[in-house]
Amino acid sequence: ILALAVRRLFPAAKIAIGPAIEDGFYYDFDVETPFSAQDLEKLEAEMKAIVKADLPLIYRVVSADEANEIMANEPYKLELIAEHAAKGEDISLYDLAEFTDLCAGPHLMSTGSVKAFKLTSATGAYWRGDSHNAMLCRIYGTAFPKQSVMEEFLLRQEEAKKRDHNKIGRELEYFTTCDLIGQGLPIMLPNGARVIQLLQRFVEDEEQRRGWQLTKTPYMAKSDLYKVSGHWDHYKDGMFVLGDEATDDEIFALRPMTCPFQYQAYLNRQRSYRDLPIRYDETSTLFRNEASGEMHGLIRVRQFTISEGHLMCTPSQLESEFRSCLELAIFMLKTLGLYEDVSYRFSLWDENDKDKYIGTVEQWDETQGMMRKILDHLEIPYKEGIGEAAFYGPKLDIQIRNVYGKEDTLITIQIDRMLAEKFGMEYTDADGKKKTPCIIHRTSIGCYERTLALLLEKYAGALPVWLMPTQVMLVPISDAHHDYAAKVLEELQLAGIRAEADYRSEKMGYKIREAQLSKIPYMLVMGNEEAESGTVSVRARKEANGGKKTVAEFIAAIKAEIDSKEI
RNA sequence: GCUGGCGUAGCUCAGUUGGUAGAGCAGCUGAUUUGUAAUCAGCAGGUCGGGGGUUCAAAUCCGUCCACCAGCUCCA
Repeated sequence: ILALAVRRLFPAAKIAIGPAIEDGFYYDFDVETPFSAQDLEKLEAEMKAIVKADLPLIYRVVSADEANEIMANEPYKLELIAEHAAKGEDISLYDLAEFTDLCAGPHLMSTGSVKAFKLTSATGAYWRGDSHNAMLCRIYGTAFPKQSVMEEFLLRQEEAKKRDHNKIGRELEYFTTCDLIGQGLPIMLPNGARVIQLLQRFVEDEEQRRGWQLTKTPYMAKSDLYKVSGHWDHYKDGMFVLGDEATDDEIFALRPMTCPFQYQAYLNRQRSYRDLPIRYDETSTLFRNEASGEMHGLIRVRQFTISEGHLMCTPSQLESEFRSCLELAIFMLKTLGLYEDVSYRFSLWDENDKDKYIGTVEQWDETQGMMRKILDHLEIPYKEGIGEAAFYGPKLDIQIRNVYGKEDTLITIQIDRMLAEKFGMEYTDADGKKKTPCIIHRTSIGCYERTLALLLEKYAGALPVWLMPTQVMLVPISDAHHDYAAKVLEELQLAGIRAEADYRSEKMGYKIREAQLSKIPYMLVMGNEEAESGTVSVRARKEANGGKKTVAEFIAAIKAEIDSKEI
């Protein structure tokens, strides 16, 4: 229907592909000038007329020659017909009024059964998703069997966008950006820095408990290191290189990954099978020169800090170690309350695009087979992602969606059978022979910036109490109660609670509003009554009236809540 | 990098066909001393994203760079 409307209003448009997607559909067109918002309105009106006319959709199967003749003026359709013909497939067409589309179907019997639809946006998209190809104009839309259901859906989408971390993260002063510093380099304000510090302490302590040893490796290295690892050949565009290869004797690059650095720790001395597994973790800051159009709030940045780790083990230890890495990741997700929101992706290489990867077909088959066996044995419900592997090996990616529905990797666990060999990593096995260890690359909580972004979106800024930068706001009702508030503040701070009370403004209503807008979990209101009895009137984020408590009672209650990491 | 959008005070936004900027909230000062979402008065705050060009005159027109937003591609 959209394509027919475009054909009628923009006869010069060439028609490409238009599939159904989750929550709607899109259709790509090749046009001189991209569609504007006004164009979408006109198209929508024309579509409504087409629906009202209740036109039949007629299916027919033709030969490739006939199809070529019908689509003679549609270069994109001709390309598709040629592919179908090459595979010996039937060419099926649908006629709708004066328009004929190439489509496998099925379709509705007639346009009258369309009850509710809306064109939502027009953007650019490459023909066949390849950036070497022409840029087409894509129109996105959505459709529902009932108008009311669609409106509900659109409203939900609007509501979700209000939780956008890029909006509330700035409003609530978790982070900001600055033109002079540049793209993808956010400034963590005290609130954001505090949450990341809390997460980092939690992760490092938990990993220590689970047998991981912390390393601290350099932020940069000579190009020589990356030449051995393969980064120089396969990842150079993604790195910040310091120096000029043509004129300088020695050039450096900021690290885009920690693997080759932590491997040097393993190589520090000879290893025996008795030493394995060796689990190195690191809170590592990485630098990746992402293309300018890729940056997005805290989700996609050029400098970020990840809870990274590399685990060296024997082949027989691989499955149980992989499982423990997964268990750690799941523990983190459950603690943060994100576990229900993620999905698993088994990221494989693309054997038709070998330039992107190191290693041989045999090596990839072996490692991917090994990983698939583990995933199936652990009964992980994954979907496969062809071409999503790292250049050195397959990955189990734990995926999450942002408020726009866009999917990103939060956590990844990878098996690497390539780099150990490149760096000459070995251990002496029980039989006295030198062998190459299996390596697991993994993160437990992901990168802190991205995880913070997803937490802000999940909780709309009202983070769990243990993570809130400010946990308690003190609200004295007048100047006369500042001394008491100051005393309570000191008690709370000594107990390790992040409390706030500043007396620049005596307006109680203002302090309350500030606390509510910034999602602070507890407000303690105090006046004469409280000062005389050594109590505070508790107003909690969860319940408007938490009653009166002595200061000691309140401290005990909130500390228990913080320690439990209650969501 | 590509397509489109966008950039005026800390925030949300006005600013008519070019005549060098306004409001509300936030901030500051003073008054008010208040019991659960906005007390009153006053003050201050902007080389209109940056450099350039056209013009007697540019927030406004042109071009370029930068940053921000959505999508594509890429990716943790």
